[in-house]
Amino acid sequence: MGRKRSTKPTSFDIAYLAGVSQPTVSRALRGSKAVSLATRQRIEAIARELNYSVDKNASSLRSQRSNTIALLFFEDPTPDGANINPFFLSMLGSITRASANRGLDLLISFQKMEDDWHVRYQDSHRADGLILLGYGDYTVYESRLNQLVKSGTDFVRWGSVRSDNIGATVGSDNFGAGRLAGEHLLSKGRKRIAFLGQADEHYPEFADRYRGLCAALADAGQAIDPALQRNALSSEGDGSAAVQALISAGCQFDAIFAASDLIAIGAMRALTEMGKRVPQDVALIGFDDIPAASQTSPPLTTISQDLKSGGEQLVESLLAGFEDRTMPSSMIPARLVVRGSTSV
Amino acid sequence: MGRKRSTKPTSFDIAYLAGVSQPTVSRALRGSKAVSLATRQRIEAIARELNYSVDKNASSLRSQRSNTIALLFFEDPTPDGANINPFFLSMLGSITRASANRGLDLLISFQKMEDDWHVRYQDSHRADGLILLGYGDYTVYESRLNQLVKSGTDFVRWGSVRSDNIGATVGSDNFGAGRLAGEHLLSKGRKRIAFLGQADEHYPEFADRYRGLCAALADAGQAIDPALQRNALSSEGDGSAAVQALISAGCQFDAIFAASDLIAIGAMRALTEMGKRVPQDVALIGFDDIPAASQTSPPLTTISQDLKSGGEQLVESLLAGFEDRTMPSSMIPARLVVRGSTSV
DNA sequence: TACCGCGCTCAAACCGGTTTCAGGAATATG
DNA sequence: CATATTCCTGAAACCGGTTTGAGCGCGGTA
Repeated sequence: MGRKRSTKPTSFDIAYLAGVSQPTVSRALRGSKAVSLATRQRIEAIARELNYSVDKNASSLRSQRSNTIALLFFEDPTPDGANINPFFLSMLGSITRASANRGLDLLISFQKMEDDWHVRYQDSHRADGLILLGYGDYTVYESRLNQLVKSGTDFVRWGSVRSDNIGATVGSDNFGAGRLAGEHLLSKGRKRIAFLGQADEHYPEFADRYRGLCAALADAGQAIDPALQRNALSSEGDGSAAVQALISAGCQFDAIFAASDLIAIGAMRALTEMGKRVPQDVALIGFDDIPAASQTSPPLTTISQDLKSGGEQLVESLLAGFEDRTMPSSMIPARLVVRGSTSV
Repeated sequence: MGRKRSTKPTSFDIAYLAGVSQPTVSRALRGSKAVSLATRQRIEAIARELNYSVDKNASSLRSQRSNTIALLFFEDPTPDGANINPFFLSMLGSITRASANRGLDLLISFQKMEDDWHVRYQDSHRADGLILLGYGDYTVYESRLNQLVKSGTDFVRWGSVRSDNIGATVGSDNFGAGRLAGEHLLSKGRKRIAFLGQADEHYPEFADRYRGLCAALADAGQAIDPALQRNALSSEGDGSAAVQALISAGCQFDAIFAASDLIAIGAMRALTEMGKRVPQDVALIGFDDIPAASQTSPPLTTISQDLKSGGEQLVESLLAGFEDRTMPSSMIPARLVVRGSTSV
């Protein structure tokens, strides 16, 4: 019975059949213009006939390009779970498509902080470049990012776009989005707006959103009450805990801007449990527009990030790096999605 | 200025520094027992010093093993979107972890039916094996699956586990799960249970679920009314359309078993719009336990698939293939998650 | 006719590891 | 002490492409 290793045809086989040398086959199949049309077509026909396909390893080894990018997720230390932040997953879909359109393969991997990811992919020539994806605290990785730069590794990350970032960054206009959220709540007549999410610089995206909110308040001549900012990282548990803390501290508030939908959903649950009506007593707005956001009751008003362009920009930026152009950073506008949780 | 190609150290560099031959370095770093402990430790130290990492391409080329698996998604032709079926995404998370635990890299790719995916990965030695993931209709791919078998490609798919499947399959016990759903509804005193989902053999998983439901009804001596089975593929739109069709056809029913949560969510929306109360008038049960399922109101009773073991089994099966053992298929039990949509 | 340039092809070197095979040293066996 | 084993290491071949440098045939120019 056919042993499973039926030797696959090589470019030498094709060369023999076509009566040319092997390098000519290689050139022809890559569409090099150094091969005459007639020769190329003959070679292509034979290759198709034999079901030939180029050996990726040999090709990458010699050319030193793998046409592959590695997507590294940095997670919040989720318990055990098969549960990934749905926002990242949408991003994944968009990146997948963008790289497929560019003929790039995509390696994906979840990282723990301790890993030697900065070595694993580029140094070993698994991938030509890296996309880094994760909420927040890149300062932890700063030394490794610097190492990447030093070793000449192309990488982009998703996050808060700042001029002093190490390497290229693509991200939403979090500040603008925060302002958008603030203005929307103000337009609904809300005055005391709580913010649920880390506001310190370890979570730059959240901090940007908060600063945007503050800017909107300031523009409207409203006071900013620091007591209304409460930490929450990303889970629903964080969201409801923050709301409970606010209420039991006796804070007065008529609106909440949550830094993520998961936080918002947790907050909504806590509000309901504590007898507050949404949106009558407290208007609520989230961030990310995950699928679950339209399923809450009332449906959640939120900010939608343009992940499609996000993914495309990330890949574009890497491609620029591959071609030795400078890798662009870019900031992508976000959009307000109004639903029931802010308007009756 | 440091040109970005600062030549990376090779195993020859290490060999020179350690005063041994290059193959010895290669063996030492792979932990071959043919190298003495002392020599190995010396080599490892130098390698660490130089930040050396083996070139994946060279290694894969010679050894003919990439230690990489490719995960291929076959999507329902979703419109344009960055939106991926959340169920697949959970599966992705689980597969990612399982392969990382086994030291395997993971390539991912979304496929359209027309693509030559059956050639792209294995033939080119990008990956040692394939995981195929997608609802349903593998019959379309039958010829390609046969080609995979013929070419000796290792692959597993997620889906309906049947003895006559081409290649190994891992999947939930859909029949058992359907019966579970049926029994649960019957225990709540429901008699006329509608099924929303394709029940034909082009969607074997859905068909299994339906047959499970029918078995539960039969066991309880209940009649099966074929008019209560309505097609729905996977989107919310399908779900609400199916409910509208049922109602406008004048069908009487007091429960719905939807073949996926997305369908169930659509159904719930339609029911509410048409003035039916869930669960008082119609009990509703879904399938998959996607995150949104706990956010509906009332929260959705559903069947939870054990994706964690699912991912592990898929990877295990591939590994068996790599080692020339026969690749096991396996059927994984599913679990009923009772929430508000079936009990008051 | 002599010389140059251009288009196409080939032989040889190369990418950086892994695998095979052979041999020397050290230890075991008779 | 001679021979068989075992342990460790190195030289050379190898994986299957890509890249370099040279050569040949041919039309154009002087």
